Amino acid sequence: MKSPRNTIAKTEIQELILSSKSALSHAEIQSNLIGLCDRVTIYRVLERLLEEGLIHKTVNVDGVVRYAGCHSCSEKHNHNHIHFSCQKCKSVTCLDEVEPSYNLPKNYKVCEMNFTLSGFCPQCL
Amino acid sequence: MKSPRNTIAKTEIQELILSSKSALSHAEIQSNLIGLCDRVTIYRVLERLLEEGLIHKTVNVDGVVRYAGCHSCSEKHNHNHIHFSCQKCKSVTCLDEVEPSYNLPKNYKVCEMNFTLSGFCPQCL
DNA sequence: TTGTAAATGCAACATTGTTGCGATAATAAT
DNA sequence: ATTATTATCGCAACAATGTTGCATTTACAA
Repeated sequence: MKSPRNTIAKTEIQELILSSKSALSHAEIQSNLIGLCDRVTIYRVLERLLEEGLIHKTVNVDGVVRYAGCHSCSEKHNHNHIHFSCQKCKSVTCLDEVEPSYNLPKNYKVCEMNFTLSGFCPQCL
Repeated sequence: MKSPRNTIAKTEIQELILSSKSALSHAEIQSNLIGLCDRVTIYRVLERLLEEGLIHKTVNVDGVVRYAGCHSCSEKHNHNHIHFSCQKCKSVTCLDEVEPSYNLPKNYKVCEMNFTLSGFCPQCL
């Protein structure tokens, strides 16, 4: 059994993501924490934070992976909410309260969902 | 005004995508059409096919971009359907008939959507 | 204080996607 | 059929993103 450790890199990255209003990409995290640690370490920390359920991951329409804090899932840990990607300000935000509904055909087992809408956010409309 | 041309590369790639039951990534297209054309050409052909509305694009949870033919959008050209990504057989399929519903907060303008569920497909369940 | 293994830095590599430019070839015009 | 136009292609070079191996560092438990 491996026990996770609290390191400076992990703490900083975690705080950055949790305090951010929008989801952050690896590149954005890196440029926000210059000198903190290696590029590779960021990838590894993100992996750990995901495993520990402290953050979640979302993929944009353009293929950019971003990470956001887990706010609305203190008890039940699910991320069945929509993400909105603004084409103008480029921000990706969690619409925590919006859960989509759909009727899947039989015999599909869903483990994970990734739902991103893109367009213009209220600030840019 | 530029007029598109029908080339061997375009025709082959188009046929491959349209005849495929699952969405294909750039890498998959490349390995299916070895010797047909350059890597870069595939990217450019895909770009053109997208512009012409002959195919559509979907991004998987892991960030892999795939392309699928436009089947159910002969008149109205929309792609508001769900994609299913199987974690076992790795196939990504269009669930053309499944359109999700959701209640977006005011002042959001949606231009595009990307909705991918991942889990196990009927064949792998 | 010490032992351990989790975490890091670094180098090297793999994959994916983009750009510029000269050469090729599809199509329209002659 | 021949020619002119220019869309498309191949190639090289580059950029961005992500992964792996390994020696070193360091958090934390004993």
